[in-house]
Amino acid sequence: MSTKIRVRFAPSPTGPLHMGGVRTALYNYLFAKKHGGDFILRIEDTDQNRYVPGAEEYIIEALKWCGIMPNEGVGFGDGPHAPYRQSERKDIYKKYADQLIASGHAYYAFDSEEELTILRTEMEAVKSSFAYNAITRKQLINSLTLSKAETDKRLSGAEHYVIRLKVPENEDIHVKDIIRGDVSVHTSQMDDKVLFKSDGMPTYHLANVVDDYLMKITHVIRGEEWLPSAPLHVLLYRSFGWENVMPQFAHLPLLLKPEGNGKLSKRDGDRLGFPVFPLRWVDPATREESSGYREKEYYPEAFTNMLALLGWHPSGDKEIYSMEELIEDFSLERVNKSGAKFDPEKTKWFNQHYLRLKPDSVLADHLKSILRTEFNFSSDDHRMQDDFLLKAIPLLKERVQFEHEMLEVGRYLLFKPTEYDQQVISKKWKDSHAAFFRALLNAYENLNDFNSVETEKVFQETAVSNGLKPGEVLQLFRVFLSGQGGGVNLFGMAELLGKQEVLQRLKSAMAVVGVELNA
RNA sequence: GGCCCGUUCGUCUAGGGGUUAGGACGCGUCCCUUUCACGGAUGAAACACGAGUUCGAUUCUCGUACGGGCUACCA
Repeated sequence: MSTKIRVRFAPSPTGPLHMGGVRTALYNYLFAKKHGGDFILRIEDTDQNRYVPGAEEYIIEALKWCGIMPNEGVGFGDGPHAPYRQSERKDIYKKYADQLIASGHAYYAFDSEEELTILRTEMEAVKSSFAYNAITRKQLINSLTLSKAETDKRLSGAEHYVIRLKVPENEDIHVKDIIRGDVSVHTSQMDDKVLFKSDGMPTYHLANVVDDYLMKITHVIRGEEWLPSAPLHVLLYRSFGWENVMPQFAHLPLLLKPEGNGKLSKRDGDRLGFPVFPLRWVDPATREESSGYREKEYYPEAFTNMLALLGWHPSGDKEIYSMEELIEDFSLERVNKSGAKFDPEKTKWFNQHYLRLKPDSVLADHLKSILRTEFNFSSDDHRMQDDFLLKAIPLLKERVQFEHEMLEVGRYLLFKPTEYDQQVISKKWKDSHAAFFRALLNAYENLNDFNSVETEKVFQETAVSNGLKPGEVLQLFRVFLSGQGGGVNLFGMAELLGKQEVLQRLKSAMAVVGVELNA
């Protein structure tokens, strides 16, 4: 009998989700969809001190932007296992912690944080380290060393306590990881982790295991930073007697920063010139702003395509993947073991690729709204008409990686040049060319079908009849029309600008260069 | 420090006991083009090191080095 695949993405709302988190969500989503399973969003907000307002909304919006849609969860209509916010499940965890106490797998500990900190610093001073474990717990203040009466007294009083897992002595704990194979850790290396905090909230370890069990999670797919605590989680499943329904684990390689070493951190992005966040984020406390892929005009499909390939790769050479194709081809077995350095350049290339795939009409609509909001063009401006934009876009879209670059690259299509590239003019201009441009002006004035084919034909004929090779005057013509020596297809530009505009620009340029129009 | 994980071109990676070690981004050159871009062609560029197993290791094993992660009443 096969049980339904159920996976979860379980971020903690301590700030914006960064791209590593998005990738984890993506892999969970792909895996679930591939197997016809469920993908759940659970908010792990058991640490109330680290709660950041807006972070949860950010996570939800980011997933939506990426097209990573949970079946159940906070912000996505909940579901049969609601609530999906751990702070709202508070009562559940105490019960399970008590169950562990009753079965002897956990115990109460009364040591204060201060006392433990002192122990830690003392041990560090002698280049050692302190762990609350099978050895040290015998000397500390807990229900193992205290009498039953004393323990009860402390529990019923106002004294703060935590519940710790009683890690067994001298045993190897094995974690079967889909990506890494068998990973084992000896219990002497583990410590008696706190499961239940003195503020009445569970720690991640308890909450995560209890919720995964309750929500019938079959596969835990998360970042490699969790690998060291995986044995603890295995121990927890065993202590609860849930080993037979324990999820399978897959620990994903980390995303590394492009330069130097270390994992990609929230601080790297804008420092190195690329966003680390899917969406822009303004820190509510400091007002510090971090850029986002969405606002930088990356397409979500480019972003997710790039992310999917950072740590996973199909057996072939295919690199352009739609979400549907990713779902089709994805498998955890083909996720790499080693960390992947993020490459901002390749991300731009993906964007360029997807931009070319956009229908011109879609790009035209986007441009239109930018022209309206940023350039204050009115709706009846001829440059706002489809007629104009649908001709301009094919000239521009092959030359840019982002939509806004079309306006930078093609500025001269919108506005008359105010100055002319002097380098080109002084290099190419000869007084003898004046006659040619006068003739060209005249020929264009008499041309009725002012399209790219005709304008080019006329241009060439005029050049030849003036004893010139077209190439001698072509770049000058370009500078006269656009002000610059390079740019979009010249006669395509002429057609786009239209007869009147071309004649006007030509006249203005000739006046600047000093050609007598009527000579 | 301890524990755990990893290591193929600069980067993402394919491959896998015998290969001219393949692709993509980026970079160089050439072609196309009046220019730029696109496109096409092409070039430079990698199996961390040392042992072992083997007729043969980049591939398997072990060590070393290097990199990373974890080491909280954070997740």
